[in-house]
Amino acid sequence: MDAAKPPLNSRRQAILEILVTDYIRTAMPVASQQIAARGDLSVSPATIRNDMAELEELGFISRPHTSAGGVPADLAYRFHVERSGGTARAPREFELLVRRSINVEDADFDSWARAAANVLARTIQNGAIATAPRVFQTRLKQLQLVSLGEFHALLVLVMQEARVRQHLIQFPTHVIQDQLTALALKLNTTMSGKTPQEIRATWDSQEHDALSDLVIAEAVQLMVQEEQDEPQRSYVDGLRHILGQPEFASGLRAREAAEVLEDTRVLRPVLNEGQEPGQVRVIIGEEHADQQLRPYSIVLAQYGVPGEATGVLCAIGPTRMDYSRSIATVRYLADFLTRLTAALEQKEPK
Amino acid sequence: MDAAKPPLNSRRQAILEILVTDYIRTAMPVASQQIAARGDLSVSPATIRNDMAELEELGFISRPHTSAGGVPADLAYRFHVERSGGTARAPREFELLVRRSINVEDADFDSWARAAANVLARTIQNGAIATAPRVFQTRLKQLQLVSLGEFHALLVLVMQEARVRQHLIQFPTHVIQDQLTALALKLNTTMSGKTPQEIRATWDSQEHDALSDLVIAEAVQLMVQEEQDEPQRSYVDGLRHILGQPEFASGLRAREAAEVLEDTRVLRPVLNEGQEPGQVRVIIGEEHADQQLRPYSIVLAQYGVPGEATGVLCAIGPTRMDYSRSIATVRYLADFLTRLTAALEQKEPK
DNA sequence: CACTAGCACTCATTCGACCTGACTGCTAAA
DNA sequence: TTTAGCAGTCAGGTCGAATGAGTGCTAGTG
Repeated sequence: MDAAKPPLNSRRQAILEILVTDYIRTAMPVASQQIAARGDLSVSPATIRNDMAELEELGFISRPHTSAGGVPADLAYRFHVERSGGTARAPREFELLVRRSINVEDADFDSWARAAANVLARTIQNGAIATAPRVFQTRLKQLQLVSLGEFHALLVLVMQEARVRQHLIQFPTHVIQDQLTALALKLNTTMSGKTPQEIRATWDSQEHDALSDLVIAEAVQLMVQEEQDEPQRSYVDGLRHILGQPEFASGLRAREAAEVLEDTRVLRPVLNEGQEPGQVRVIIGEEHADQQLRPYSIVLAQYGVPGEATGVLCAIGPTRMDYSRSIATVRYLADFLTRLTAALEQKEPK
Repeated sequence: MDAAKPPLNSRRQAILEILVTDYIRTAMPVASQQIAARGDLSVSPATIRNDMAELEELGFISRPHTSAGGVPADLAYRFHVERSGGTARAPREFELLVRRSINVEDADFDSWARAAANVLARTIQNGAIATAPRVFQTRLKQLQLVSLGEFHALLVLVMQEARVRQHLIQFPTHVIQDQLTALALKLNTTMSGKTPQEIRATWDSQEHDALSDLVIAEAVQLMVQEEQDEPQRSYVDGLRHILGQPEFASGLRAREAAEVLEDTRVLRPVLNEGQEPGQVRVIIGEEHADQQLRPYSIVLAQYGVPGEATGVLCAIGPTRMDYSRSIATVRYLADFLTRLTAALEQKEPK
């Protein structure tokens, strides 16, 4: 991957960098004159042409046709990202926007993720995906039983990290709230702080009755489901920005883009791929394993507490995207969400 | 609106109907010969041409250019909807799909709405929006306080219709779970079944203490928020299908479509407009008040219990959409959701 | 040897001319 | 009222020329 540095003298590097940033800005092939006109390098266009020929040889740039300017190849974007992608910081105003949009007090991963996707998409003017963090091992904090009519109750589970889940339970017999309240109280004292496995074990070693059997079974199932949560809840936003990019002028492309973002199956494998916590990963165009993702680049970061509960934050756009900005934004937002998640990780003190 | 019947003899009606359905299928202007070739009417193309000239005169059809076939105008779609739009029924297999996709036991409006949008979009191959039902007056069923560290607790509110909301509370002093459990128990006995207004009133007429003040204030605020819920949670799906339609071959259009579906502000007014419960409403192209919606048609229905909790189900696509199918699907799904909602409307028996 | 000036060449793009074919509008006859 | 037939219209496709942006190459310079 990052083997021997390709033989690029510093001027060629500068040319490549200018070419990439210019192309990111204009979406048009960059001509040698344009580069020369910037004045950063005091050489003539002819010299730049020679260097560009070399860059083409090395696979950094390509040309739409023989007499056109240079267009960055994926390799050029990779170069750009390695060289200057990680340097930028999210602007102050973005930090304020985040603070205003995501509230700790909601204590709800889903609304955080939804808000995060929205803020991210608006900021980078591209697509954004945020998944609610998956938990690897959850513990019951408290359960609650609310009577709904004679034969139904709502089971509300509060798990570690303030995860709240609910489920409807049907009873074969008439059950009143007082019974349910008593049962909940009893179960809370014995089961609080336990994993689903521990709950089952504890339960097996006690005498049962039909009612609590039902509740325990349901609770355990909900908790297990929470741990697996295979069809992970993800929030997508910003498709409109992607479609506004000139590379999607054709309708066919637009449809494909919508498919990639709307059909969770396409992105799931990428999002689920393990990765360094705290690191921002960038996958550029052809580097994608999935054919369907090749026209896009992705900037993603894990957030949350590794090994306990982690979600993913992801920016997606055409390969011609503003990597510096995206990386800075994703990094800040992932950090922010990590802090929120950690705040909920607090254990019972006693 | 539906004033005097325009002077359409039955053959012209038949021609118009054929023209509309053909156009819906093919997205191509319909020629007089095509209509004649179907054999349903035993007249020559020339006769049909004469009738089509008349239909054009009356504003039912238009032509892309002088020597092109007929394209339905909005008026033609309106005619089509009035004449045969309401007759179809959702196919059996769709009903099964719905039953498989939406589970009563989840007891969660949000996941129902999400699933409903998904199923609807897949079935009609167009866009779909479902809003979680808004409640007009909610009552507390039960609240729960879960300690999170020394100075924080999670307030979990269960309201009527099994609505569950949570919020993080910060205490100025150290508070332990036992205190919280006792407090919740006390508040549940006095406040259960009450509206936020009633809770506030009851509370004002009792002696306070700092801890329960905090909790009550938070609870009341959450409930009021639930009733207002201005930024209503809506779930959107199926943009990919809309973009697959030939009318969105141009990239510009695609971007606009994404904007309409992603930016909730555009559709909100339409969705919030009051409407007959149980009725399916169809808004076609230029009938939209909002300029931005004019290229689209919308099929929408309210679901839920009128005056208590209602949400909206909505199909959206280009004016050239399959109205019969959409109407049947929306109607069935709205009915289904209404039944689910009603199931949760059950009051405490005692 | 590195760089530059200048020129010839390439090729996407635009435009207009032209042709074709689909479909209509009209007219006259049944 | 319906039909047959014919002339007319117009979108769309193809072709070729003109345009101009931008290159590759070569010869010349410091």
